[in-house]
Amino acid sequence: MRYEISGKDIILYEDDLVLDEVLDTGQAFRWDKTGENSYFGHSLDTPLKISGSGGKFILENTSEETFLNVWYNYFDLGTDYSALRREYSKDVTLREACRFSRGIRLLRQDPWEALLSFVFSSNNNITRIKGIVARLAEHYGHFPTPQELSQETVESLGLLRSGFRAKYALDAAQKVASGEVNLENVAKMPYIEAKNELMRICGVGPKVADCVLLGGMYKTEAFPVDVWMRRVLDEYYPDGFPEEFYPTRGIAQLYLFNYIRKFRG
DNA sequence: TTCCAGGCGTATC
DNA sequence: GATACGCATGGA
Repeated sequence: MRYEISGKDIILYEDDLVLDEVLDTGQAFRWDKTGENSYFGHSLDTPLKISGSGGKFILENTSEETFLNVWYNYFDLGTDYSALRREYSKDVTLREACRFSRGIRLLRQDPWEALLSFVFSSNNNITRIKGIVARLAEHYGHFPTPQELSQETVESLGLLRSGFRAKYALDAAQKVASGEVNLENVAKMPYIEAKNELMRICGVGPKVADCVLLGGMYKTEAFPVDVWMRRVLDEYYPDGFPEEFYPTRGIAQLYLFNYIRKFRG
């Protein structure tokens, strides 16, 4: 990874990045594709237009300070994904998955943003999740804080058209706003403990908790298993997922998830 | 019309 | 602890 400043833009050079594989595969739900290899979206309330391919990207109208404070972390630019893929390639299935999508990265999102987004993901599809989150941010004019959201009711959240998940979003907001679930503390807890803590929220089960831990708290041992990953595990890992990858199995899961979905879906 | 979508809570055994 | 079922909404 290296970058340079070009007027109001940042030019980013990173070989292990493909925007479609990172921003449009259900890791984060706040990005809209605005053209070929071009996206507009937010991390909380920081907007970004990013475009590029082939290892060269333009982050438009972004200061170096914002790049280093927000986007460097968000795109996990401090991690060597080539090294990770070499490690994963010791496994036959993972080698294929890594070869299939070389531009995968873990998006390191804000914990609250990830929690709320994945609460809405339950028994839902990516298009609708994005719609719900977009209406939420549109309604407030920014991404709501837990305090703001906790003032709502199931009825007032009807405008989101989020169905039965509205009460889950409210419970998440109330527990976080009241401090009953402290996301900063949860992020510091060991994986298992943190997962149990998140599952105290109504609407947060094992899968959503793992997504929040992985995407929102960078617990790379969190391993979300949905219907797609269930198929991968049953078919390719009948004896269990290799223990040697445990510390970063969540990132391995990103490659496998993307592989099975594009291949089968 | 019916089925399904990056699940979860509840009831029941 | 395992398994069955309902759940809001909307696209295919």
